[in-house]
Amino acid sequence: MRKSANANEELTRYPHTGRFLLGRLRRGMGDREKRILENAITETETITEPRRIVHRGKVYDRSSMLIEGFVLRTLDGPEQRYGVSFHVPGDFVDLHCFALKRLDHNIDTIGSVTLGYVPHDRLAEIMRDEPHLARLFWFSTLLDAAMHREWVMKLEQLTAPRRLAHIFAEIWRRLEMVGLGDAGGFDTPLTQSDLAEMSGSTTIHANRAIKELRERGIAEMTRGRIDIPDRDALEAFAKFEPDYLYGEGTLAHREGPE
Amino acid sequence: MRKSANANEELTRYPHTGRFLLGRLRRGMGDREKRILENAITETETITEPRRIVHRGKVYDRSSMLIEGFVLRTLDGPEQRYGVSFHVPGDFVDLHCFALKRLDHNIDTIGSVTLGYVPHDRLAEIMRDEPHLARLFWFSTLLDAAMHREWVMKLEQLTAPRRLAHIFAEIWRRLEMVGLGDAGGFDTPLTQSDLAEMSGSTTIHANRAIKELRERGIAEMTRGRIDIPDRDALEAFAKFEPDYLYGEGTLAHREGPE
DNA sequence: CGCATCCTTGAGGGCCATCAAAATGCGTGG
DNA sequence: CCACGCATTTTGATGGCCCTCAAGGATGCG
Repeated sequence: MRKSANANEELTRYPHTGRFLLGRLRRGMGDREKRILENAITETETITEPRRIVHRGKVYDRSSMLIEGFVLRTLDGPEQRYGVSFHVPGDFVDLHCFALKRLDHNIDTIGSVTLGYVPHDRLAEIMRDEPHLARLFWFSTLLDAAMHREWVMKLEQLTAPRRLAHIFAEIWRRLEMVGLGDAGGFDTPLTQSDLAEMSGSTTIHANRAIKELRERGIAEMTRGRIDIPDRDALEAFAKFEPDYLYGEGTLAHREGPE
Repeated sequence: MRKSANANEELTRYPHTGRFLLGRLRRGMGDREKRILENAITETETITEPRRIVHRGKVYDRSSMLIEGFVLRTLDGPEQRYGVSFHVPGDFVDLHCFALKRLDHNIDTIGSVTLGYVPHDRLAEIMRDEPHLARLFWFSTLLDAAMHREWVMKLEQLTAPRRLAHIFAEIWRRLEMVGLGDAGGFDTPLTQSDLAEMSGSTTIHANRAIKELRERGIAEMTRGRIDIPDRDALEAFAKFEPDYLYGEGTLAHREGPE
């Protein structure tokens, strides 16, 4: 439980931003940088009902750090909403709206969520005065792109049950990286309908896929919780290989070439 | 033909980097910045055979500007290669390997390609001394993420023929943004097998999908060329809405809020 | 003219969308 | 406490999209 201890310590010192890049490049952040980031949050808000917090095409003067809960990135089709990715606590979910000005997508909350807001003028100061922190911000947005790429491949490669298994495996790992998630699974407010949107399927088919996962003993979904009896079975079924998360894998930053 | 004239002028002055962000934020670049970028390219190379120029997990000390031709971002599955996105001239294809150190994916050439190499120590200087250029670099990697998101949605939303139509529509628009592509379509070395990899399909099914596009009069694919008789028909069929490319659309940078 | 690559077509079967309907669980208000 | 509404989950039947196996045709190059 080394990681959880680490997470607790970070959260005690930096209650709003202690999970940012935790399990990844946070180890390279100095105390001064951590304080600067923590102090950049001027306001927090807790949202208990599902709500769209960022609208495609709108201009905002702040970005949001996800402190607690889950949010989805979505794109609206003519008839329905499509999920393109999701976020867990510690993610700087719309950091890129600082550089992009208008986002191409929406950000929707799921369940109860706590956000920390960072005004863009604060971000501009950090970009100007803190080159290393600026680099970490860039890195954090590149992580999103890497996760998008992996998901593109999985959409091309996997059937619906395996896609869902992949989503479960990724959420679980990402929660663990930031000190959440437990040995047997994780808590989440995701509904089957949400999972259908996230996996590019329909509610009905997602339900059958979940049934298959249950029957295979890979994952059990009950209200507000995913139970996973056998991590290896889940990850093998999903063909999940976590390197792309840039945690402790072959892609992680470390010394030396090759 | 305002754009082409613009492209020609930029290419005369900046033969290697004149297409970078052309049709997007290049208009915000000063001559000094354009020169700095042009001079950052210390070497060019032309590759005529399909080849993997960036390998997942390897460390490089330079990044590549695509000057001529097409490249694919790919991920290797156990049995086959999966395409996750593609690039056209003017794209700084592996700029992010500067910040990510090791890339999560490969970059493979298609047909004949000319690349310009920028050493990472040059990039480091630019990041340090040229904040506006640094911001544009960040923006350029965020564009990739936006294109990934759109493609995730399209994979979830569209059938194979429409996916192919979307790929055609996007390539065409992106070529036009950088002064390539003509009124009736575009030249490309893409094979049906490449398109299958890019669309998450099989060669056989891609072939049938192309047949359908031909029969519908939406696109004609002959060796090395895509002909498109009716742009509106193509884009409607593909549900293509180019805003996500951050060219001249509702998401583009412009003055004023909302 | 032989070979490799690319393109094309047919048949069979599995995955998944859709339409239709019903069961379950939860919170609210009577 | 029960009735009710609502969201969520579940099941069945039908049909379309797309994968796979198999084979053949076209094109270009040495």
